[in-house]
Amino acid sequence: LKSFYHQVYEIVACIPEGKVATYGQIAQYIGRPRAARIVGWAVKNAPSHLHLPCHRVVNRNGELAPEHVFGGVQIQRKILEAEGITFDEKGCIHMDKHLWQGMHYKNI
DNA sequence: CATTTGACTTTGA
DNA sequence: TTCAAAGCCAAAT
Repeated sequence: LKSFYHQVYEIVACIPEGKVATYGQIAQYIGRPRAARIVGWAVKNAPSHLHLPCHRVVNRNGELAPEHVFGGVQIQRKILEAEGITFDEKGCIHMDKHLWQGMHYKNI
């Protein structure tokens, strides 16, 4: 059985362009619905050579990562907007439109 | 082995 | 509606 870490990587790698996933959602897919924090931790420590789309992982409110990540929220936001993701007036992602709901990766 | 650390989530006031 | 506090748990130290 692969480590929790590795499973997070597998799933993040499956998030399609123009969609986002939440930490809790990923944790659920792995089978640890209360492990949202660990998902954040895993993504934070993701080896760069995996080239994961970690900018597509946000919290459940559709808020972006803290300032110190991605060189600031403005940077992350530009990346996401370039993929077709839209934001509301508060700077949160329109989760109802962009939340990734098609999870069909197979057996990690 | 015990403790700390979070890019989180839920709950209750 | 907003906010603080309390759970959460795999890795790292």
